Amino acid sequence: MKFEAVTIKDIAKALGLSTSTVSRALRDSYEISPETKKQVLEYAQKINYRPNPIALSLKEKRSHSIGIVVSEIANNFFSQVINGIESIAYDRGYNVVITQSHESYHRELSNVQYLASRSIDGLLISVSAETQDLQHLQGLHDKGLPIVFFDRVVENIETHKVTIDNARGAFDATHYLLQQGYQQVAALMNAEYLSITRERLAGYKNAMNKNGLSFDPDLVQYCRHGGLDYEEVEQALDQLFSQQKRPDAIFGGSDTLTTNCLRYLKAHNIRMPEDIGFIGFSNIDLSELLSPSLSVVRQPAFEIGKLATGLLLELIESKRPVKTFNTQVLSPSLLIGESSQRIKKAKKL
Amino acid sequence: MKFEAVTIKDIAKALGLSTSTVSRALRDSYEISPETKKQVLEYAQKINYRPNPIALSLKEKRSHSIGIVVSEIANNFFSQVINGIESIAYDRGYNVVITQSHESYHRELSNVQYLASRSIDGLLISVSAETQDLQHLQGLHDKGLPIVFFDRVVENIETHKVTIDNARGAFDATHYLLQQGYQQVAALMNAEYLSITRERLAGYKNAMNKNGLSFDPDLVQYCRHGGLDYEEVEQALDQLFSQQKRPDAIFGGSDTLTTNCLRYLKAHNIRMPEDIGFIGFSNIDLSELLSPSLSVVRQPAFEIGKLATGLLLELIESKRPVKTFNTQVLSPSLLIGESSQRIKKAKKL
DNA sequence: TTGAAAGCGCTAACAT
DNA sequence: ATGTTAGCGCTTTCAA
Repeated sequence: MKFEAVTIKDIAKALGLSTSTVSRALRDSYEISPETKKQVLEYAQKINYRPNPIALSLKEKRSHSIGIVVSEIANNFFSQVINGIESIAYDRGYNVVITQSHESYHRELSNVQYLASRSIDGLLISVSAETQDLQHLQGLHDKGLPIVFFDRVVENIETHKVTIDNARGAFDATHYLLQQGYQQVAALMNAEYLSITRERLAGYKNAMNKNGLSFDPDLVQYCRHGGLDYEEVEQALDQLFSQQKRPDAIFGGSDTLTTNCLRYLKAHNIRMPEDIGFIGFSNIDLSELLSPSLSVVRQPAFEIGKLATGLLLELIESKRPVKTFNTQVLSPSLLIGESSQRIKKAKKL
Repeated sequence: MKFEAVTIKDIAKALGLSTSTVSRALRDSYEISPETKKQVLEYAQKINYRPNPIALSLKEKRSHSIGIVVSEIANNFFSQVINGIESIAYDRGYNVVITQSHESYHRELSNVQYLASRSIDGLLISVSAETQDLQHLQGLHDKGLPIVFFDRVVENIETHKVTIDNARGAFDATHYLLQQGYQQVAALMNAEYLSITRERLAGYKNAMNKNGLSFDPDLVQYCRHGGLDYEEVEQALDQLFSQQKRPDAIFGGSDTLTTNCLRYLKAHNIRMPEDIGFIGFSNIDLSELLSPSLSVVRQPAFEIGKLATGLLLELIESKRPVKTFNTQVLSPSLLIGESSQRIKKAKKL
């Protein structure tokens, strides 16, 4: 960028003042006389002066911007979270820098380092499906960078966290399918060690138990890469459908998994709800427009973003180091469509 | 951000060298002896030194990052474009800063100013639906900031641009509907003065003419806010459906418009393709999963992002001022689903 | 081959 | 009430 911005120096020179006087005048310091202030302010206005945030960041080691790391912005859940984040951040005078990990640990690492080196004041992150090593976050956290986890949280870093009751969302979905009379409810899940996977799986198991069924590991498939690539989901589902105990219903463990699962069912001409019942986590806004309309576990994504940002700004703006952290748990909702409505088959003669 | 990063100074102190020597050693300057270099490099490695990009930006007035402004990341088209952008940018050593205008001129302005002040090396932008005044972009362009427009381009700023053949996309869609026997094809469009609106409208008109129909302004509705809010689309469609010449088909002029239009049709129980034929611009990846499956004009979004980024980096890295600019025009594809298949009504007896 | 010093834009402690 | 100076981390001219 070659273009020269107007600086304090220009103003100082033009007005025959020192840069510090100008600086103080601009920040309305009590030490500056009203006349000087007026003069400076007017001239600054006239030549459209804007402080250089880079210089400010360098000096103050803060930037009034917060960093976001999500796996995919194309994912409705995350784009809604981001809208929630922006809705708070802008009002409070913060800019927002969005990055995507694409479920890659290395990309996450690189993004986090980039953000940190750019003097973001705080970080909002939902870790990637590949992330197990937390050094990069632990290190920053230890050094005092405010971090709030949302959605996919991690256990070992003590800070504010915002999630939903994942176990309940999964329980409700699975329970509903079982109550409908489906017998073999498979679970299509994200990477095994993610918080959301563990919690959702717990809900799934719990529903099985409550319905008198024992947990069957063969009915669970994990997508280590979050099912971002269709092929991964395809493989998982091929596996599920190729075994003896063919599932008659599926619980989709995330937005991406749900979408790719639908694509699979369509491609293989497996009809919902006749051939298979389905309920999945999803924040797509078209679920009622699908055929059949989709039963989904919906997360209050916008709220999650708002809440997480509120907590982050609290950390950022706190005068003294924050010692007590809390984990906010919001509620998902189960929205029933046609995909989970078991159709009683006519009895064979 | 309180945490202290390792600086060149630390290295210098530890090794009993001057900061300038360290700096030179790190950038492998010919002036530095091999031993010193080795020593510095090893120590830097050991303490995990990372140059502070903020300091670099301040000094060099460039940041190795590029700014993006789109209306909505939740829009599939844009998120795909962004993925295309990232695919090139990262490989070439650039970071990417994503911002959303939410179709608001003021938000766009604020984002552009933020990005510019953050020393982005170049800007990729699809202007908001509200944007008519181009001062903010013209000014930066005049000062030498490399800008590449994509999707919604502007006429009066001379630089590289990447679009698709919007007129053809709209023509193909409209023509197809007319050929199917639909008579009253309405057009649901974005803000009137956007490049994409003008071009798509031209294609629409052209198709009308080619099919022996004259253009009827009553069949066109504009959404000044891009149809981002459902209410805006609702109003537009209420208007279309309330008039005498009730449309029997709709051409949806953008992703957002298409999605919200579908929602409207569902809400009003208007069935495709029986009650109304539909083809719209859309990059949603679920179009085949809808009921009925959707006929869409699909844009090569990822390609657009790649191409635009390539051009931008060309501008950024060019030694001398670039004088000749080109406008790349990619091709949309018409993908036919069920929503546009006119069902011949049984003849009345 | 290395070091000292200036400067990028800004703020703030320390004069005056 | 205003100015001088130093410093944030880094590069780079100039000097040694």
